[in-house]
Amino acid sequence: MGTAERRQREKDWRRNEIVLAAEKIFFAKGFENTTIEDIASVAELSKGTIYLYFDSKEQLHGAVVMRGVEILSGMFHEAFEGADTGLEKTKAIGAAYMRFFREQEDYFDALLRYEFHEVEKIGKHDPMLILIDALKIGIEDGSVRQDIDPVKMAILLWGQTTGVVQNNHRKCKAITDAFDIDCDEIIEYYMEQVKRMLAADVPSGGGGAGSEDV
Amino acid sequence: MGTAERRQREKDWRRNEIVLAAEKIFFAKGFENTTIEDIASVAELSKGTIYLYFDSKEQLHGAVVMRGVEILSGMFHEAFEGADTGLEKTKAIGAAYMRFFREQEDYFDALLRYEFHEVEKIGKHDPMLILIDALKIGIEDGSVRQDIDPVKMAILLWGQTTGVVQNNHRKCKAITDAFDIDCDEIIEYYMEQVKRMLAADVPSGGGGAGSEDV
Amino acid sequence: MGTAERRQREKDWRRNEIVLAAEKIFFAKGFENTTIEDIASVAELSKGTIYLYFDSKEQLHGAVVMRGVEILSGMFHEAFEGADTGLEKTKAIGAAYMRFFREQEDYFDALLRYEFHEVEKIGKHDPMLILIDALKIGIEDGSVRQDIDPVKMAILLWGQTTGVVQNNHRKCKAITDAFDIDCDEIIEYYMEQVKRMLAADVPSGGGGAGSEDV
Amino acid sequence: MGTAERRQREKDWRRNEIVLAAEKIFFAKGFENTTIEDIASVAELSKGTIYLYFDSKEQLHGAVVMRGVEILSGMFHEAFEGADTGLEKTKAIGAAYMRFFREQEDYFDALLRYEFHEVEKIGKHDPMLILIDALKIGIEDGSVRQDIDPVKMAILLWGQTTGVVQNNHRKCKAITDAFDIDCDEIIEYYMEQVKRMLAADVPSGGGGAGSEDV
DNA sequence: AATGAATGAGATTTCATTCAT
DNA sequence: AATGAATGAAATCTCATTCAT
Repeated sequence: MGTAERRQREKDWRRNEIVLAAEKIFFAKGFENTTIEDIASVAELSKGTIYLYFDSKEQLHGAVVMRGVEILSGMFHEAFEGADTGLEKTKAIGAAYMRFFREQEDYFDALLRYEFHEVEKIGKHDPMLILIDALKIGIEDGSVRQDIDPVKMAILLWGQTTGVVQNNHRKCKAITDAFDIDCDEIIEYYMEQVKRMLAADVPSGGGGAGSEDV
Repeated sequence: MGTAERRQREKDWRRNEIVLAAEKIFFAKGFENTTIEDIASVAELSKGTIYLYFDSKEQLHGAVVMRGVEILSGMFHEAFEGADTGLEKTKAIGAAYMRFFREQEDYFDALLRYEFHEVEKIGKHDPMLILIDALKIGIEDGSVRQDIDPVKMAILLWGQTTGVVQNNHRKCKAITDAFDIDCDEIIEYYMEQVKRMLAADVPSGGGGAGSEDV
Repeated sequence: MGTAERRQREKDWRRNEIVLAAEKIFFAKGFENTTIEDIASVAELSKGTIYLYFDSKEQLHGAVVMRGVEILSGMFHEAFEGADTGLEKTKAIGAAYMRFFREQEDYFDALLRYEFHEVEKIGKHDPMLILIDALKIGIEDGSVRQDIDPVKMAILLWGQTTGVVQNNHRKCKAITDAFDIDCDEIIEYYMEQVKRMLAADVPSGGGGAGSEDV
Repeated sequence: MGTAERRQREKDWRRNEIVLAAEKIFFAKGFENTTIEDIASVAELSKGTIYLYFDSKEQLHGAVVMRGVEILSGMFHEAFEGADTGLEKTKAIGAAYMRFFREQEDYFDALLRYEFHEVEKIGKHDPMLILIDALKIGIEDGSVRQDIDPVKMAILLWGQTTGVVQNNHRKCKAITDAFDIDCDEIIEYYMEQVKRMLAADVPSGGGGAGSEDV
């Protein structure tokens, strides 16, 4: 029985090795330009073995994405735990996302590529879930506006933040050229707007940009 | 001369035929599953001829997207013209986008696919431009909050709205299953939030869903 | 010692199990379409284990063929023993072959497949040997023509009979369709010709079909 | 229209080139050891192009066999035309087969390999047909025994001759080793037997080996 | 311009066979 | 001995793209 377990561990390990190899090349050359042969060679395995662990290149990509999701999820949980009020938690999660987007650009791109596919079920790591928690806490502790619907808002937040980041990512240069605006400013501006949207105590007509922590 | 013109007209017409054929199949089977052969056969041309008019499958897709962009752009202008205040214009544009997403789902998908690629330059039909105009007008006529930066906000609006819609699109079923929320409610909720974000006169703690026109 | 013997017995038994499994599937799906995996699974063993007992798929096939050869050989010996004169023995062997072909079609096919390969040495069960014996006896007892060379004739008989049967097998339907002849008639006709070729006393121009025992 | 014809001619020509290349390698290395890549490289085409003309390696093999069949068929017709009586024609066809087997060993092997498959329909080049003609003529002109059934006999002759030749081919060395008989003697002996079986005037007990033309 | 054959590159599949445990 | 993962070699398939006519 120990044997079976060891076998399984080895299998898991090898599977992981393959994902690491795939990741390396996907990130270096892009999904389209990567061949299974490339991956096999980096993993020091035969092409056949790759197909022993994965059904298709697409599935391999999915595994890489999963790693990104785990990293992101970890960052979200850390952010969640490290902040006090619900609003702080929410903002921290947003900030974590921005950091992920900046520091893990490859994973972010992989994730975006994946985001095309239809989704069957909300996975238990879905970022929307942690956002819901944060918002609920915020409503309870009074840091977040009382009138928001935490579930709907979480769904919105995830969608719109991804949209802003993606848009920013793809058009950064074009935006800078056309409007002479630094891309980071956009993100900063976005964070402010989100805060205004969520915070319990923001006076309706008030406050310019950057007046507070972002 | 007349000959040359006729030639050109014929060429344009044929090019358009090809785009229409491509569109038909892209929409029916998706970009990946469409072959140039498919398109050629629907266009009643040979594979080679397609390449006389387009450099690549990707470019053909781009032409289809362009048609979608034109439709969208038309809807945006109509929305813009048909509303009075800047805020109304902005909201009308948002509503038009939602309508486009619902009524032209195929174009919307094509557009999303396209949006994936990096962008070199802000095209003169870029939706962000019309949003900037609407916001500027809104600031001037007082319907929109004075403290917003119209350019940054337009950029944000475009990005986040696309994100919300895309997220909604991909996960609609999953969201309904997990949270028992109708997908349209999310869109409605989003529109409210946007209004709150932009309107000059929304009382800070007030207003439930659907209290006004969306 | 007893242990070693038991071991050997177990080994033989398992080897046989494998052959039986292989046979089952070869017969059901044909050699080419059978995988070692198939065989292993029917034998309730792992792929690797098969290779402990056999060097190759081809060798496994050989073992199946060997079973067929043993059956055929048994039938031949029975036929040989059960007939009186050399001519009768020869004819009985022929009849046994026809019966084998009809009743053991799978083995027959396997055998044919095997017969394709070059042969190094005349095995001690080679059907030609028993035919030589029968012919020699026939020459001695006067039932077979005196002028035939028993060895050459035995070689011919084996070759041509196999050829006739194989041809009949492969083209039976086609022949029936093209010439409206029942395949069994061909075999019958063949037996007559052989008899004429071998029998000591057949008048040169005489005898139609079916005039005697076949 | 001339264009279409030329196209077709070119296609045929290329198809033929591929068959020639395949033939070259099949004959040199055997079917199993030949890769499509090999063939493509000899034909100076890409692997993909091979599949444009042939569905599978097996089909390519069939095309090579077809060439062999045509050669054989040609030899048969020549033999048929070159002999006077029906018996001579039949014998000449047999002799042609032997020559084919000796001089076109590669084709002969290819043909044998092919002979495994079931046959749907008697093709118009099937050797049995010409044998039927020869026998019929022989019966009419009195050179062949009156009591034979030309169709059945032709079927037999084809089957048994192929069997003899194949057996001789595969076991030649083994036979020589075991019985000290030259393989050609077997063939010669076979021809005599066939002659005796068919000829109208052979005295029942007469004639040793090699007494006449074979 | 139009055609459609050819290319070439890579994904996928399939297995017999080998090998480490 | 037994296992089953790994290998490696090919077959097959699929297409976007190119090219000769």
